[in-house]
Formats: sequence, structure tokens, C-alpha cells
Amino acid sequence: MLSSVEENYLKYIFQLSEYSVNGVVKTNDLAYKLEYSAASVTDMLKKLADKKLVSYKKYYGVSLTKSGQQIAVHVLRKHRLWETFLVKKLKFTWDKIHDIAEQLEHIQSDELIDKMDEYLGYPKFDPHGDPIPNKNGTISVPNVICLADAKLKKTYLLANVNDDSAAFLKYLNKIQLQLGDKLRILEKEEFDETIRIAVNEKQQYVISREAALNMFVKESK
Amino acid sequence: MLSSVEENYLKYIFQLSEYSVNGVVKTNDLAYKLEYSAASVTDMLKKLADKKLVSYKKYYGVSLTKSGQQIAVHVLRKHRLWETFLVKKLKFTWDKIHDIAEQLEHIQSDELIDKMDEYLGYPKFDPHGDPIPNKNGTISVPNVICLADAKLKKTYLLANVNDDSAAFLKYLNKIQLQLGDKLRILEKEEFDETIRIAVNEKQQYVISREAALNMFVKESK
DNA sequence: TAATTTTTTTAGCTTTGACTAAATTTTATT
DNA sequence: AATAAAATTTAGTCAAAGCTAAAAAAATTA
Repeated sequence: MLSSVEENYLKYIFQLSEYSVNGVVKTNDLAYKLEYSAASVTDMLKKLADKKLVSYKKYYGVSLTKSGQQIAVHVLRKHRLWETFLVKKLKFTWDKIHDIAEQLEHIQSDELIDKMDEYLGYPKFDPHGDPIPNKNGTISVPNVICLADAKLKKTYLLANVNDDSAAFLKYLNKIQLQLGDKLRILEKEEFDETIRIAVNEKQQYVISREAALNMFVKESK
Repeated sequence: MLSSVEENYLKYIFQLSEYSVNGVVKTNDLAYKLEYSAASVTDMLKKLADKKLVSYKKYYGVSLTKSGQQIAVHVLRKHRLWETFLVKKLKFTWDKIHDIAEQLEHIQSDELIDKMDEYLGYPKFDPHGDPIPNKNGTISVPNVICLADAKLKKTYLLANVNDDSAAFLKYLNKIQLQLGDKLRILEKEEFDETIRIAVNEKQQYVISREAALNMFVKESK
């Protein structure tokens, strides 16, 4: 069984490798992310390589092995399920949950996380809009993007909402927004990250970042 | 901020001190409980004494200071709230929750535990029938005992039930048991820990240990 | 290409919190 | 009271996981 520290290394290697060439992560980048010295990171990478969780080549970089990736994805699954729990059940605001989930993700119990998944109704996205890997480690990467990431002037269809609270549903109702509706991005305000949209080429609304994070859209052809 | 290891020491000192004279706990007893060597325990006790969390006298024993006790009770509160959550919300059986709660009790976030308390409806007892300290650290020690601990031949009044699941309430209904009813303990079966009771000097029922753990009684005068 | 800068690794140190073996203190027994 | 046994502490070791400073390799620039 791995320590939480080892789990953390794997998780961050995974996250950095998503934006790197060939999944190879540089020692310094990882050190920066973890806020450790590069020397400490080098040490740990050698240990993880001994355990066959990463392949590490001196002065070149590190990438996850199959088993290393499985563990990383499992940690990510735990992290995102806990975040979902904190927001959906305990009514935390989405900006306060990261540090707590950072601790909770290292609790060791498969039964716990599976029951939590069921309790939450097998959510596909966490409160930040990130996909939650399922029990087998597959991450649904549908061709939808979070409305918060939508491009200016483009038109999208509302594909998914990630909040079933009464308040949110009421809000959607109020602005007459339904799954399948056409959304055109008219303006993105840098200051408070609100988004002005036109719904079905008719009414215009200003959408807060909180709301946008719960809405997922696909490109309209 | 204390490490989980330190928190654990304080928790176990507290628990052992409840059954000791003057709250003084012996090094060896603590070592046995923690499954560590006595030498390791001595080491840690010196460190905890430096931090004014315990008073420790060589060859004599250790007891908690005021601040040490506050922390111990807070850890106990977390442990018991998490156990309650696991049983009430995630439908764990009461015998599987200890090891998970042992990990969860060290998550650091007051906001989390207070929201959890609220979410659970401020329960007073955990699934094992142990009292849950409140936010201020006061442990309600009502003059009730768990039915599972009731003495043979004695008569009690049902004072409290610690399970509001539909199934349990339906069960209580079925055996026509209500708060305030008189329960006489007719027989305690060693083999499976079931208890045979007479309700209001009339019907007799065999109560399973699971059920008895959720029922709290006070002595009938 | 040679020199310089940046990145990465090596070497050696620190703390936490375990361990065993030996020494000491306390308790129990003759 | 003297001795034996049990409990506890001291001393020294180890692994995990961090650190800094110095050395080495790679990348960049002159």
C-alpha cells in the first residue's frame, strides 16, 4: 500500500502529463507543482521507479507506467467524488473544497468510495466541472466542454448540467434554459468571469461563473 | 497543528484514563493499546509533555492536561460523527466502520466536521452507542445506558433510539415499542448476544444485538 | 565551438516516529 | 531485607520524506 505522499506524486505526474509531450514530465515542473525542492523530487522519482510505478530516465523526465496511472486515476476519482460530496451534500461552496478533498483523497477504503459514488448517484463531473473517473478507471471524455470554457462568439448546445439542487434548477427554469437549447457566447467579462449569452437567438442573460461551471455544452454544427 | 500520530496518542490516553485511577495511564497499557513498543511510547510522551498536552512523570504514568483533553475529545467527536455518517448515510454495517473512521478522524477541518454534525442532525450517540461530544467538547452523559448493556432481570424505560431509518422505525412499530415503554430483561443469550425482553409486562420479544445497540434505556424506579 | 546559464542529480543533513537491546527503577516474592 | 521479576527508560538504529549546497549534465548564447 502506498503512502499519501507517493499517491500525491502519482496524481500530479498524471495531471502534468496531460499537458506534456508523450506524457513525459520534467523534474522541475513537478517540483514547482508540489512545492518541493527539485532534489526531493529526484529522490522520490527513483523510489517510484523501483516500485515500477513510473519510468524515470535521468535528466530526461518521468512518465507513469500502467500501474502508476491506475493508481493516479483512482486518487483523482476519490478527490473528485469527495469534492462532489462536499458541495452537493454538505453545502460547501466550490471554492473551499479543494484543501479538504486533498486530505480525504488519501483515505484507504475501496468500499467507502464505491458507496460514496452510489450515494451521490454516480456523478460524471465534479463541482469544478472536471470528469470523475469511474470504478474501472475510465474517464468519460464526452465532446462537451464546460460553459465556463466556451469560446467567445461561438454557438453551443446545452448538453449537461451538474447540479440538481432545487435552487439551480429553479434558476434554470427562470431563465428558461433547457437541455438542448442553443447558447451563443456574446461576451466574457474578465473582471468577474461572468458570461453574457443569447438563448435560442432570443433572450440574453448574464451567467455567473458559479452557474457556468455547472453547465456543459457541445459545439453546435 | 498536531500530527495524526500525536492525535492518536491523546485519544487513547483519554480512553484509557476513563477506566483508571485519577486519570493516570501507565506506559505499558498505552503501548499495548497502540500496539507499539513501550520505548516508543516513552519517547512520544516526553514530546507531548514538552507541548504541555500531557503531564508525564517518569516511572509513574501520564495524564492529559486541559488542552490535551480538549484535543482528545475533539478527535473522539470526529471519529464518532464519521462512524454515524458511514452507517446512517452510506449504509455501512456497524462492524465495518471502525477502521475507516480511524482514518477519517484525522482530517483537519473544523468547518467540515461542523457541517457534518448539522447534516446528521446533531446525533448524540454513534452507531456503537457511544456518546458524541458536541462542538464545545461536552459529552452528554445522560443516565441512560445502551439496551445492549442492560442487566438481567432489571426493568428499564425506553429513553432514546439512535436510528431513524424507515426499517428500524417500522420494526419498532411492529413490536409496538415506544419511547417510555417499560422493558424487563428476561434473558441474555451469550451465543449471539440477543436479549429477550418483556414489554410493559406483556408481550415478549427477542431483540437482536443490532437493534439493542440502537436503543437506550434508563432505570425504572 | 566555447562559454555561460539552466536544469537535474548527488551527497550529506534533519525531523518524525518507529524499533531492539541494555540499563534502571519499581514491585513482588522469598 | 535481599533477591527476583516486571515495568519503564535510555541509548543507539532505521526508514520516510523533506532540506541545502555542490557537482554534473543539458541547453543556450556568444
